[in-house]
Amino acid sequence: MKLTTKGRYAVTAMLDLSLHYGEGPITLADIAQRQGISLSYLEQLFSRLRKKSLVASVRGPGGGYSLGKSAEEIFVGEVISAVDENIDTTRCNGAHNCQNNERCLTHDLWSDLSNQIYSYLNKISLQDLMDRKAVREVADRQDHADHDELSGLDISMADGSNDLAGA
Amino acid sequence: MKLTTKGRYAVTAMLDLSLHYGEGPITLADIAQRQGISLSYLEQLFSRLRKKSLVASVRGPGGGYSLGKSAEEIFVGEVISAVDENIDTTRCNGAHNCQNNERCLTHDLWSDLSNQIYSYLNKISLQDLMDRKAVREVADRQDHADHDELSGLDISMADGSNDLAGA
DNA sequence: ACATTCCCAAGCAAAATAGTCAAGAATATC
DNA sequence: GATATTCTTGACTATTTTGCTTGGGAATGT
Ligand code: FES
Ligand code: FES
Repeated sequence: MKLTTKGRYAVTAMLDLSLHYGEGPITLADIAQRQGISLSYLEQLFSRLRKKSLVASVRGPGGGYSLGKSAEEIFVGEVISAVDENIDTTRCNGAHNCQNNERCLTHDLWSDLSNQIYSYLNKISLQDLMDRKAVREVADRQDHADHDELSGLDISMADGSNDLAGA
Repeated sequence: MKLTTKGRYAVTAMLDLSLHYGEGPITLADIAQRQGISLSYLEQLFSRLRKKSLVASVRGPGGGYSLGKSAEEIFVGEVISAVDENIDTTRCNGAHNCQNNERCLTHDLWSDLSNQIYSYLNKISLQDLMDRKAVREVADRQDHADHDELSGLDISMADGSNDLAGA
């Protein structure tokens, strides 16, 4: 499989979008700040999400993104597929030709595994995630961390992504 | 997750070992040839498999590898873990600290997914795989392809891994 | 002795990943 | 209509990971 930050960020951002639904269009800058994701990177991801109609966009001041359909209708698997190409774990990508143009010994195993993962992720909607208590708790923390987010923890990170004071 | 050729090769090689059980120790050169895997690369993988006691080795002429326990007792998940570190799909590797030392919005989702994958792969033993008809078919093909393996297909690959004539 | 096999560590080219940077187009507000 | 805001796009890049190779060695059977 291929589950990288690209896919994780996409789901996280989509969930953030769901959680702030009803507040009008949400800017990528907001999401970037709340979720700690690079703005430019998010732009790339949302470009793909928009192509699959998972989000809708409004340009100009007051603009931003909103969900392309309701949170009940968007499934985690869709989001990952939209940005990450495939969730397939086979080496041949389903073509069963990875050893001298023929099927290798373990093709079916990976194929079955892929189906397993795929069906699992496609049962979980953004709404399902929002309904989880742990998710709401994290979302609350993020919403109330407007300013002094860094106070009280050992600041051992050296990246400049914490430009929160300026917001 | 991290499912790369490393993990796939390891499972493939272990399955090859199972299938040729009873023929005495199997050399890595044999496995490399049958499964189309680089010998040196296999050595690295088997070094790790041996550390986890999944295989046992005999040195010298006539030596080779055999299974460390019976095929019913070795599960796919074990093999992958042995060579691939972790099957975990969380970004934080279980530490739930991937956003400013705190849990991110989607930690539980990836954590649940990891458990799902893990339990699936740990239900499947090498014996289970051997019992599959498709696996036996591929194994038969591989066993009878001693020499002229390349005849009859469009030779569009440019790697030199097909040194079968010399064996 | 010597060929065979496992064992081990280091090094490395190519690919993938996780971004940055720069320019531009639409739109709301003044 | 100037300006600020926000999305939109494409190219470029540093870093990491992957999938090996190379080169030595150590056991062990004949
Ligand atoms: S994974 Fe499909 S043929 Fe090997
Ligand atoms: S994946 Fe564990 S905290 Fe984000």
